[in-house]
Amino acid sequence: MPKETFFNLKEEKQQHIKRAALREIAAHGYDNASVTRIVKNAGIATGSFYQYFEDLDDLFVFIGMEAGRLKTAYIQREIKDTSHLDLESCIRAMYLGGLRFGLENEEYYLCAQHLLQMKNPMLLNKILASAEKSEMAMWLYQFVGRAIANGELYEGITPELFFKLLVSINTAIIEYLIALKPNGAMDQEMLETLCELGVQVILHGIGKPKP
Amino acid sequence: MPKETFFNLKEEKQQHIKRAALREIAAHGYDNASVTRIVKNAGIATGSFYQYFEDLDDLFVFIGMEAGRLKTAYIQREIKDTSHLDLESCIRAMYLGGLRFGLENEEYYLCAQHLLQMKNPMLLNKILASAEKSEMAMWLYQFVGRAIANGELYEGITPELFFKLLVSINTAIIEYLIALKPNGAMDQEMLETLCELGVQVILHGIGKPKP
Amino acid sequence: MPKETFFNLKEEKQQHIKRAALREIAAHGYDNASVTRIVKNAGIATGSFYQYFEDLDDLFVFIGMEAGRLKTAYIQREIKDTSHLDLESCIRAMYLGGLRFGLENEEYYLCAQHLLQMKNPMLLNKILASAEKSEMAMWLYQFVGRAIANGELYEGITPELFFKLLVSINTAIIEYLIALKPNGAMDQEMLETLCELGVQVILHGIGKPKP
Amino acid sequence: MPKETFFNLKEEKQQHIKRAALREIAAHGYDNASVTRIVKNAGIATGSFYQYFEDLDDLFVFIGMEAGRLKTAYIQREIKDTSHLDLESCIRAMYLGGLRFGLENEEYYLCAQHLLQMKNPMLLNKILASAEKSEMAMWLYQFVGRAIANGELYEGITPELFFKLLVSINTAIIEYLIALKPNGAMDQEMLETLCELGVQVILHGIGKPKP
DNA sequence: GATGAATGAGGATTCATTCAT
DNA sequence: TATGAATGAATCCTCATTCAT
Repeated sequence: MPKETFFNLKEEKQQHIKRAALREIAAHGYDNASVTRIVKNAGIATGSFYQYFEDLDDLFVFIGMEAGRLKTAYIQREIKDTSHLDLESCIRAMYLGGLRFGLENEEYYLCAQHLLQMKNPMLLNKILASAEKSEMAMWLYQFVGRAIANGELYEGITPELFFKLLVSINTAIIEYLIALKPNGAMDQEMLETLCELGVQVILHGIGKPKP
Repeated sequence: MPKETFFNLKEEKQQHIKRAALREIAAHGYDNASVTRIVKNAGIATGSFYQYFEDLDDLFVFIGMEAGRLKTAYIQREIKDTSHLDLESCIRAMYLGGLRFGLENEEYYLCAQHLLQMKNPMLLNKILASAEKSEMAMWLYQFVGRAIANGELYEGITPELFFKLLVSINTAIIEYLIALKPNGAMDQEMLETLCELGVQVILHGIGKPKP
Repeated sequence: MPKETFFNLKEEKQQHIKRAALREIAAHGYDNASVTRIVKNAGIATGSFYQYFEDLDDLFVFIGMEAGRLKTAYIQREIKDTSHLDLESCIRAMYLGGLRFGLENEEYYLCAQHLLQMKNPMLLNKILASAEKSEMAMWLYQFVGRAIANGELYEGITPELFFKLLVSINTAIIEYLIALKPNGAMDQEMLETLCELGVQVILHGIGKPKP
Repeated sequence: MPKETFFNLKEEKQQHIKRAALREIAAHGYDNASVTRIVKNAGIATGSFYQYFEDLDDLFVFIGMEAGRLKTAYIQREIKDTSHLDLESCIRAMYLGGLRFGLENEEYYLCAQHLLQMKNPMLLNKILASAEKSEMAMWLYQFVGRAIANGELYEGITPELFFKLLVSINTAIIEYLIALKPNGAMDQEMLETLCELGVQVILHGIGKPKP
């Protein structure tokens, strides 16, 4: 986690640095992000970087946390309490939130993607250990666990597999969209259509058809 | 593509170099593969590498091609001519082939995965431009195109989206499996079960239920 | 020498800073002492350091002076006026004082050692130029000069060589002791035994045996 | 130890690099030696340094070995087999050899001194582990052990203490000499006189006077 | 007086690529 | 054809010092 010195900076400067880091990771991935480029783009001295952050990994953890926090917030904007909702509504909420997050925060989204593909297990654990990230995971595991207990999913679908499928289908759809309209805004209608598509894919594939 | 000099080498030496490259890419990804390590593991001189290949990218394209060729071969072992088969059988064949390929050639499989996650668009295009790769894509686009024309898929499912979904679901399931049994062999029964799972997920999600 | 601002500080704070500097030099030597670590351990701001001291060298000179002053005090506790004592008694007093100083002030002692081994001649001169240090040297040169004049030493032994031999033998014995009992306290008896050893080595080696 | 690549270089170039390293360590000590300065003075590229040596420590070990080998050679030029010689002759041989080495190889000598004062225990062990160094130590321990067994030394003098005293007295005398004649050559007569001085100091201090 | 953010040159080390042999 | 030494820009990170608050 960043040092005190970072949080003592003016909000504006913090954002500046965060954006530079974000762009760097989005563009080059965690393994290839360069301190030199970050400081150059942020317009700060190399030494300053290391007065704000312990090292590159420290920055990564921070960005990861922010990404997790943001995405969770987007999802919880759609739905807070899962206890009274059926599986389909929960999934739809996750998709809608996830899509919105991905479309409105392309750079954060890309960072999250890099995270999901990270091969360095030491760093991965560092980043995933951040609280907010786990919070979302916990939220998800909760309602999926209930669905499994209720027999709403096929045999063989575990929470882990569900999570992996969800993430990958989500990724596929978002990347498809971004490729489709690289700069274009997406209207509410299209967003919802695609959300339904995601729900459709994930749900009708793994949910037992009601008799 | 490798220079003539490479193909003039004894088959055995070619294989040796190819395997070293493969292991390197599998372990470190395209972005972090190191010529130094490759030549060391292949037991050749640094200079020789540049007499066989234009540069690192050249090797990557070559490896990508090989991966594509191999995977296609695995799939075509299951099914050659798609023209007389229904959608489900085609997809099942692809899954079975893909899974077999992934399980029997972990290193090639990992290279293919790195490819699918590559962020460097220049390099990505170089690799994907290789002919064999496209061959498989062509094969796939063919039968999906027919399925769409026949109205067997939901509206909105394009061949591109289908391909993306297929790949990502496939990836999710294979990674889930590998995590589950890191070193363990997979028996035929389990393989088929998981193949059915893949078909189930992809098909019953996107295929219109027949009335 | 420290600026006025340093001496205006409360005695307690001065001591705090001095101790932090001492520990740092003892642990890392003059060449590798770090302002950053010193201010951190002293609990003061970086900027404050430069309000107290001109620069790092300034602190070094100050510490060197303190070490010299302290060691001289220890020696003079054993003996003040050399004019009426024979050579052996003078040397014994120096040894006893030196050993006591080394054992009771390990950190100061280590600083002094670093000084004796310093390779940077510019800094060395700065530190040695400090008055107190010279005071002890003067005290020593006085009685050695007399011993030489009295023909109590072998031909060829100059005050400079005497000083060098004394310091190095002293160092050798103290380091031997510290290695022997890293944390253990040394009792009075052992101290005196070792003092005699030092006197023995230096004296019976260089003092002409009386006829 | 240096890589093969280093030993494959022309003898002349090896010497060039060795001398640059030597000068660097002599001037700045092990802790502050700089790869950048070394390669600049040696006239080689930074990358080349790392093709010759694993890292800086690797170079240090190498230099340490060379210094040990050289010094041992100088000493053994005076005397090879200690078994038939008395203590005084052994010590005189060591002094004469040590002095010659120190005077004829000032830079190697300074490196050896830095070694004796090194504070970093990890690196120290690395360097001392080199065979030649231990060879000399073994040689020395052998005849000192015999002298102790024969009761030729005062009670309380252990081989370790003897070694420390020898080294420090030697150092004191050599440094005194070098300071005296910074660039001047030393004639055979003076050399022998000073050798006698060293023997005198070490021997008549710690050797029991014959009754 | 006190603070601590800002600086940037300098530290060691890596690595793809070239080129003389 | 094969070699492997040479290169130097790029990597991350440290640190004494300054200066605005």
